Amino acid sequence: MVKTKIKDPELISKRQRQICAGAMNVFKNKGFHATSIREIAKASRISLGSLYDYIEKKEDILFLVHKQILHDLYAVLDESIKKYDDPVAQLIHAARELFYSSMPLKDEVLFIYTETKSLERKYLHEVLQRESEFVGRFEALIRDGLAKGVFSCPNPEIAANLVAYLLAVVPLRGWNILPRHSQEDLLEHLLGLVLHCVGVSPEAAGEAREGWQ
Amino acid sequence: MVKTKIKDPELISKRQRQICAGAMNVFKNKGFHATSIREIAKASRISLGSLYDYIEKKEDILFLVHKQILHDLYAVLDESIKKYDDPVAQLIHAARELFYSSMPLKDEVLFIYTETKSLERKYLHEVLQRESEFVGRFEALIRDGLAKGVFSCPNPEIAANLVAYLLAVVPLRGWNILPRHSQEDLLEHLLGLVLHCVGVSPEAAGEAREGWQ
Amino acid sequence: MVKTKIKDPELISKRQRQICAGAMNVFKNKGFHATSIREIAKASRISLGSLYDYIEKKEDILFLVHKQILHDLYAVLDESIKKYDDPVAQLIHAARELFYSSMPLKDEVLFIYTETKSLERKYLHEVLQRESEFVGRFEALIRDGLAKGVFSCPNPEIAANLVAYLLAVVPLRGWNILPRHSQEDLLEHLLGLVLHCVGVSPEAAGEAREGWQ
Amino acid sequence: MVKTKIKDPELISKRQRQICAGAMNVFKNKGFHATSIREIAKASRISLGSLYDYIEKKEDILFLVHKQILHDLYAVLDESIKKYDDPVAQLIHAARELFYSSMPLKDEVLFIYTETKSLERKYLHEVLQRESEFVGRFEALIRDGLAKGVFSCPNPEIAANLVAYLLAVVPLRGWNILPRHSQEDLLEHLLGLVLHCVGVSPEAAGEAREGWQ
DNA sequence: AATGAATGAGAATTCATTCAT
DNA sequence: CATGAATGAATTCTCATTCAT
Repeated sequence: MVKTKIKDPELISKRQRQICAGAMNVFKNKGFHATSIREIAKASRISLGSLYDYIEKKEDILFLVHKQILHDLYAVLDESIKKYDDPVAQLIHAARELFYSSMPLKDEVLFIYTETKSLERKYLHEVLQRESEFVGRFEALIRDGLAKGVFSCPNPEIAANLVAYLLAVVPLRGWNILPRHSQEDLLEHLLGLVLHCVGVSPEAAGEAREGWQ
Repeated sequence: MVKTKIKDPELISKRQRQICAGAMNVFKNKGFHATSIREIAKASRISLGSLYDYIEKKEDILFLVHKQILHDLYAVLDESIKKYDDPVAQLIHAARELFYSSMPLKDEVLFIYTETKSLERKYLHEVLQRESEFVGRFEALIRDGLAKGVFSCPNPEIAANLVAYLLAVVPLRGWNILPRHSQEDLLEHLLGLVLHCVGVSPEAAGEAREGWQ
Repeated sequence: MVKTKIKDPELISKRQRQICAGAMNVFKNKGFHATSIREIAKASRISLGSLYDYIEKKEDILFLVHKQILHDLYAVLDESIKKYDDPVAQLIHAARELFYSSMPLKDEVLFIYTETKSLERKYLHEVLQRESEFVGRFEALIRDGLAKGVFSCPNPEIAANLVAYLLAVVPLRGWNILPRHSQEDLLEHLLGLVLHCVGVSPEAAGEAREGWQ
Repeated sequence: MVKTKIKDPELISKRQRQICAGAMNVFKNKGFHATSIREIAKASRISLGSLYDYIEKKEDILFLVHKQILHDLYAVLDESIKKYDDPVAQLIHAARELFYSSMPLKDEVLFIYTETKSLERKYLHEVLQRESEFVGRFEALIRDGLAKGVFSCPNPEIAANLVAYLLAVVPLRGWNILPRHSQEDLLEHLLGLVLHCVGVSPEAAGEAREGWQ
């Protein structure tokens, strides 16, 4: 997807990961626009010339970073879903995992939300596609719960979007909540909303929680 | 707050509004960093030199825009709260108004969420203060409902934050929901969550809705 | 010489003195180029618009300042010459007066030396003429001493130039001498050189000094 | 001392000399402030971008030029002192050499005198140090002569300052002397003053002169 | 494949000067 | 006569990108 001057595919992906890691470190502090290519090269421990052997334009780096962050989030989500069979347990568990993952990934998630519009059309499409697939994971989970009769909600797609959105509250609004409230209190509130979203009966929810708490 | 070279205060606020309006128009498409001062001047129909008579640095414009958008959102919120006495009705009505207002203000709200971190310390404090006061409006409303016994929730401040956050879903995630679902369906879902947030009994909610639907 | 938009000649010279005084104050710290017209206007307590009623271009101010400083130096010189009849006493006295005057006028004299080349041709000529007349005062004094047989030097014009130059040592090199040596020691050295310049016999010099010390 | 983006130290000093030479050419006519960076780049035959690879700020160029000029003056001075053993001969010879060197270096020396105050604190200190060391060379020479009994003056440091100052008369006041008098006449006068400064007996001076004239 | 020097377009900002009131 | 708002050309400096080695 990103055009390079190098042939060896292994080298390409190794160096691109290197660039990603370096770039993310500087993006956190200064954002995409305010960071110069020189700084990215230095942070990646790659020379300016070599950097341009592995990308074409500065924007390519933004895309690589985006891809990497979404990849990490997917990993968290898939990992936690596959640990349970029961949709209610899956949902609660996944929500909890994502919530706690979004603490260290706070900057990255915020980055996704804030710098997506800087991507050019070519990449924007693919990134939004991926983000939408992320929501798709939740939608599948919800549909599964509906089929099994443990969820009840009229519109699984809207519900999935809202669940995914709710779980991003820490990166986006954490600054106004977490200084004065515990993570646990916030998570409790969020889980309540998430379960309400998919229409779990309180009893079912209680059971599922007991099972693993 | 923003240092100018002009003495006439009326002229200052007139021109700063003019600059705000122009800047917002170009920021929508390109964001703050990617927009040059020249473009802002052109969009504001002010000469480059005059522009700098009304601000000190480019960042001042970001602050002015922030202030303006928050001002508009406050106006919507206060207006709609004032129309009712019953907290349930107030909440439902305010949520609905904000939801529909955030359609045309979509870009502005997204801007607030995405470009806040570009503000320098001096302004950041004031802007976050204002945003936090916005949440404060909801908190006051919720506490009123609690006092009157129509709401029931353990943590009004978290609830207020989540309510405010939920109502920003259109600017932040609308692109993934609205192409395939109606505004009404989304609003319905949101209202459900909002009411759940503050612990309104379904009957009370039903009554309040009937009263004005 | 400086073109104005105002008719009343008294007002012109009053305002131009005002501008001079203000300008000199800011020039001392920042020099001519680094000082903006706005700063000059503020320092002169004249509005930007009015300022341009009394001058045509920024450079005019430089010329006015030059003229003023030279005027002050002339005053010191003429004043001290006319107090004595004996050329030796005149020379010693004038040198001493100029030396001590150049302490408070240090910045102004340095300014003359450093910013003369910023004057445009039209003014440069007049300014150099005046500076040269300043030297002329000394030349006349020396020629008078030669005629009276108390001085003896082959080239009065060179001598006059050197005398005038020597007396500017404080503004130009004071920073390297005065921190470690007294004014009196420096003056003593200078007077020795000045008298040598014009070929005063030590005895004559001694007599003249005794007369007024 | 001057921060660069380039690693190769040889290239750095080569290019900085190139910049110096170019800058001095344009500074001569217009001075430091009135010369734009673009003009300097053009005169140095370096692209604007590259120029900024070898300096950080415009002021760095001023410092480089200062350093270069002082370096050249040192070379002249040291060279000529080294040629003789006798302090009287050294002094006369050095003065003569500096006098004639300051003809082609006229603009440069004037530049030193007039633009030193434009240097920022960081550089100012170093430059004044160097200028003061220049005077120090003369001071050492004078102290040597005192030790050997051929000079007689109460304050060698003041004398050294005055000697150095006298030898700068061409750049600073040459415009008023040289159009009407020969270099030789002026030099003769100056040498008389210089020797008087350090208290050489006329006979000793005569001898030393005869030796090499 | 890697390096780092070179480039010039474009960014923010300043400022002398003009002009309407 | 006085005021201060308006203008845009010019300034310093940055940065993505290319290219020779």
